[in-house]
Amino acid sequence: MSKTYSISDLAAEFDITTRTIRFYEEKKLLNPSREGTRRIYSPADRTRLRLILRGKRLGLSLDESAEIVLMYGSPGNNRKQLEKLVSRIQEKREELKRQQADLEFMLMDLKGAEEKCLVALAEMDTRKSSRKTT
Amino acid sequence: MSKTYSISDLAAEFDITTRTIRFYEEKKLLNPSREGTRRIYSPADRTRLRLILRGKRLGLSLDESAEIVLMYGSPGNNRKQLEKLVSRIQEKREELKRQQADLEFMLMDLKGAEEKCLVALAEMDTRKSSRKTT
DNA sequence: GTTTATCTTTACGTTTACGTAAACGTAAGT
DNA sequence: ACTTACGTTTACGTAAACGTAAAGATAAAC
Repeated sequence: MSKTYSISDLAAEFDITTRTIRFYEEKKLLNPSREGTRRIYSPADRTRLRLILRGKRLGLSLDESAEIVLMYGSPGNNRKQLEKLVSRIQEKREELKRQQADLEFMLMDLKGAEEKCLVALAEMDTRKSSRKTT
Repeated sequence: MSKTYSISDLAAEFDITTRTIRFYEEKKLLNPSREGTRRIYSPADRTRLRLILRGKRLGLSLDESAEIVLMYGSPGNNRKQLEKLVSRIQEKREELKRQQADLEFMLMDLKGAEEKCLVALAEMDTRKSSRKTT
């Protein structure tokens, strides 16, 4: 008896619309079971959705996210396919590492910008408090 | 006499089309000088473009990139504005740090997936070479 | 038994970030 | 003078990722 979720459960949990979830299904990113016509989401479906949204936050397209989520799955048994999968995974990892470097640079730049502002603010305070003594 | 660049110089350097560069100008992300009707890009313009593209690689929208690039600039002198800028910078930094965490998780997951594949491949080799002895 | 809440499908609309083509200007090479 | 290369503006087209109604089914609550 594992837990299940309605579409609005997941929409609420992840702060997205049901339209978005249905759209992901239309794009084959999700494939929930049905109870009659209604969508029933398993914990596995929920995890998939979480991973997709994580990909989105990183700026991946839905197709890219889909590909990566598929990579997490069972590797299959065909040797050729396995080798191909490994190299695709490695490519993705390289790409993400480059992104990681970009991110660190941007964080450094922003930190620098913040400090510049703080210095400017501190200077304003200094002048203000030393107005009589200067 | 600092160096200047034509639009196709920059397009070639950053592997984008001239259309893209003009589009960024239309969206006020760039503002090159003109020689007659032709666009002349300074090293500063080039740097801006580089930063915009870095933002793009991180999944930021052009507007977000534009905002961040503006943050790198001169802080201005109005106290209220300075304080507001600092808090905007801090917000962006927090967001990017969350993104950094997402990135690390995804990298871990992909590493795990890769190892799973490699194990599966190693097992295939093992069985193959022990076929006679088993 | 009908309101209320939640779900469904279908389908057209919207924003972002460009692509693509037309029609034209300018400057250099032959 | 003519082609070639590079630039310009204007404008319609497009793919991705949903938003936003419309119109209806179903099931629980009163």
